[in-house]
Amino acid sequence: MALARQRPGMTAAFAMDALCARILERHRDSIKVQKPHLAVPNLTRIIGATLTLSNKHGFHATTLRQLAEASGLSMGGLYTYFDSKPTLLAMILGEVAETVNEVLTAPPADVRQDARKHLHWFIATHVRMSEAMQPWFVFSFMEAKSFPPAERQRAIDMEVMTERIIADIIKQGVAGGVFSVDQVTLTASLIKPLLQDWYVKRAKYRRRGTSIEAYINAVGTFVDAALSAPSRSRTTAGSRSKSRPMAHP
Amino acid sequence: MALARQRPGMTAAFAMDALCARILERHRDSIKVQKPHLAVPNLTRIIGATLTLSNKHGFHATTLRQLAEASGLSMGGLYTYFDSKPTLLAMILGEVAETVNEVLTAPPADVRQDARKHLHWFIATHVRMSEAMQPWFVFSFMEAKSFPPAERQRAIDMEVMTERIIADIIKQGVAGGVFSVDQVTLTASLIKPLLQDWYVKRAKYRRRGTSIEAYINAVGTFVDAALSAPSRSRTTAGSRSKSRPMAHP
DNA sequence: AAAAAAAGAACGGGCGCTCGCTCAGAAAAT
DNA sequence: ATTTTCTGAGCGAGCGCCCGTTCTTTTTTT
Repeated sequence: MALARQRPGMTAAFAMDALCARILERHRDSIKVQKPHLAVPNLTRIIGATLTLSNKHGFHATTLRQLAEASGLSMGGLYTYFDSKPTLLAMILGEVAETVNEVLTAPPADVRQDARKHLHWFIATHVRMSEAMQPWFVFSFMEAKSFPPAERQRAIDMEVMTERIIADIIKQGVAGGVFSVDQVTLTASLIKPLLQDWYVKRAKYRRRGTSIEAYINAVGTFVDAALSAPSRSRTTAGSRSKSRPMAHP
Repeated sequence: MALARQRPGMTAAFAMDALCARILERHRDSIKVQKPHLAVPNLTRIIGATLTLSNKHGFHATTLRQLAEASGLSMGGLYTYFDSKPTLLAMILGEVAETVNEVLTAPPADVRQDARKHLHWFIATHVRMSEAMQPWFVFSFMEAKSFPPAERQRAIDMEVMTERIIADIIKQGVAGGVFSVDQVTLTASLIKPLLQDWYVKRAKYRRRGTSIEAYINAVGTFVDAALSAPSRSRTTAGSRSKSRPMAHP
């Protein structure tokens, strides 16, 4: 709520109601309730309960009875909002995929020219979006393996897309002489988990009092240093990799 | 199999049989089968099937009937090896925790003195261990949220432990003037996900043909660069973080 | 009054788990 | 050496429960 006031444009767009209104739109045919003034609040409570319960016990382990209780609807009532449990899953995943796609592929004009600025924008935007939509991101990440094939493929495509964006920015920076990287794709795939850690291990960072600004800053510094480095200092790689077998003591 | 020949000391210790023999030892009281020559192969098939099925559909979604079929035992036979489904979970988690603990806290003597070498050893060892025990690591990571409280706490402790080891190495390097880092704990927590990515997204790296040596090398280079950097070049942090709200186009 | 929305009992099926049982092979008795 | 007894390992139908889903009925809205 406090955050909503600080960053109205961003947080309003990622608010539960807004996201659920979009879901309602996209699933107008399978949702039986027509009036938005009834459907939006109910759908919001249903999705909210789904995210909360699933992120605690897993989607599969979350039962429709728990969902009914937590959302304040009956079993039958639930089924006026989706026609099966997998559909409920698809609603959530689809909304995340669409939102991520819209946000990350639209960098502001002034940022596009400068690779370093673009990368920092990407880092900050990803972390902030995942903060505002944390339960959605955790849900998508953790439930990915149990998706039906179509959703599964979409999840993979999303991962590939974000990585390609990062790789393209790095390439641009290398071309412009700002960055010095020899394995662009591999480097890009190492940056991704730094962004994901913020929402996957959100509880840890909260416990430690790490602010989102501090995190964005740390990732930015870390990545900057790694990309700009001379990177010619480690020729001992081969010998290191052979140096020692691991064994139980 | 090919790998087993290349690194016998390491891979033998992480082989299914060896790990399951240790489980048998640790759960001698709750496992009803006494003869190891019967128990070890059976337990190995049970655990193997559990890892395979759970990593595909989730532990909760894996039924004992599937497990019986996949392991070649009957429903009743299964229950001579564990007294409940949660116990089966605990067996696997306990073994991972114990092994990780033993391996990572025992760096070779020649590595302890040199922070950079120690860090590289840690990276290589972690990645290689998670490669040899990939299904175990994936299981522990993905099922963590549905652990019973005791196991849950152990998982958190494990995460904290690895991070503290990394942080200690960094501190040592900073003290020795090898590294230059101002937020040691936060930096350490950024290195952890780089190690985890290898097993969490193993399929992606396999698809791309990224070798384990290439990955270890890339992480080593990346981390080295980030830790050794002058790190005083980014004073625009504050302005960047305020620069732009995100919104749907 | 008609239509839309919500309720909740009911259903078939699959879940984790149990328990009476079989039977090979070791131990004891002959 | 042969027979008998015993025991631990494994089997699988069956139990009670709760799952996702449906359907008739009631309530609310228009």
